[in-house]
Amino acid sequence: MTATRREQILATAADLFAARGFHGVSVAELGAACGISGPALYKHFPSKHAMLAEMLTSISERLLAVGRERVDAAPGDPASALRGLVEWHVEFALAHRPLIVVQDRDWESLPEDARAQVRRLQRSYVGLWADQLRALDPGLDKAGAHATAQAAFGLLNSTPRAGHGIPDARLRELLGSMALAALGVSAPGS
Amino acid sequence: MTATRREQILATAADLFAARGFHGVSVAELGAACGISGPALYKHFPSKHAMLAEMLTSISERLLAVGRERVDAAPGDPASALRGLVEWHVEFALAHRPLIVVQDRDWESLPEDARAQVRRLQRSYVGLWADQLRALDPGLDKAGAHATAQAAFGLLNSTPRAGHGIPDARLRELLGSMALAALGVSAPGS
DNA sequence: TCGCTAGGTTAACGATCATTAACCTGGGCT
DNA sequence: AGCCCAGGTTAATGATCGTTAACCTAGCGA
Repeated sequence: MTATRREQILATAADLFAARGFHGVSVAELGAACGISGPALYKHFPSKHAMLAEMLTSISERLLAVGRERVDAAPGDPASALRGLVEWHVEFALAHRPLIVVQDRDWESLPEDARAQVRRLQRSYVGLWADQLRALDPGLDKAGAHATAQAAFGLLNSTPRAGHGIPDARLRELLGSMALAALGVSAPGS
Repeated sequence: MTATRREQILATAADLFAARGFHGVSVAELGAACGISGPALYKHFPSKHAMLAEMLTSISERLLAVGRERVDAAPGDPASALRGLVEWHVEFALAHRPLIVVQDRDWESLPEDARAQVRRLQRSYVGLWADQLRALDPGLDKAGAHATAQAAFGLLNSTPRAGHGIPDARLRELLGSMALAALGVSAPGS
């Protein structure tokens, strides 16, 4: 509970946006869900769009930054790097389901500059995966590698909808091994 | 061609909803995109929500109906049935990208009764896949099979975001083989 | 020929929304 | 003590939205 008001607002907004969409949540009810009401939010953010922008750019930055760490920390072979990337992505998706939903549902509601920045970050993140895929299979062209990576994201990001009735540890294992199989990487521990 | 106006509206609405979200498209601009303007839409649909409802229930019905056909038409083994399901799903997703986007983005904007119907249809569709997965691997429990199927949908439904720079035939092949690998089904032609 | 209806039109209505304005207040700094 | 200001409040504003009302008109069946 040491979270600042600002962080509380972002977390609450993520939950509500994920549940009903950016346009489907009014600032009044977002404020109410935070224990304050309506226009008080403007003491912390310049606009409703700014909340969305901060939320999406920060997660895009984090996905990319830690993704790079994982690649660097892996042994030299691309298969190990991809195992690290899958592990990181599924871990993040499980821990931040609402953000995952908002990221690919309310993308278009971003103001133009934030949208450009998020797109750039996401493209870098896809490129991180694509580079490893092409190192693994030198015959793969760039477009194919990007599409392959995005398909893997689609699989891993199904987490929020699939969450019912399975403990997180099992879901992490299931999604991780499915993703690795889809990418043509042999399972870890071999 | 009286029936065509109605279909034109649905197709145009699918494109616009996919691009900017159900709440992000006004009836005025939807009408304008159809060559008529604003309230004329109410001569064809009782409300904006009714358009969304018809659009989503019809695709859910079609996915399920043809999915059942494919399972019945396949040889007895579950691997063949799953190959048929994957082929059908990827074919549909490629042919109707906007509908795929709207289906899992604007789900919550449905009126309550339509939402219940769509949820029922989707659960049946997931069940269709899950049954074959459990026939393939008898050790798999129901929840795991459902999660596996939904992860596969996530992969296959990445189509709309991945479409850039690759011809459809190649994307169909790529997504299909990734999905089969993720599901643990050996590739077709064996 | 006449009237009905399908399918348009524009204007108006009421809600709702994001945002701004104006005001209040309690606690820390000088 | 006195002040300031961060962080609230409620009320008002202007825009936009879905929907309804009222009206128009071409074509077709009796």
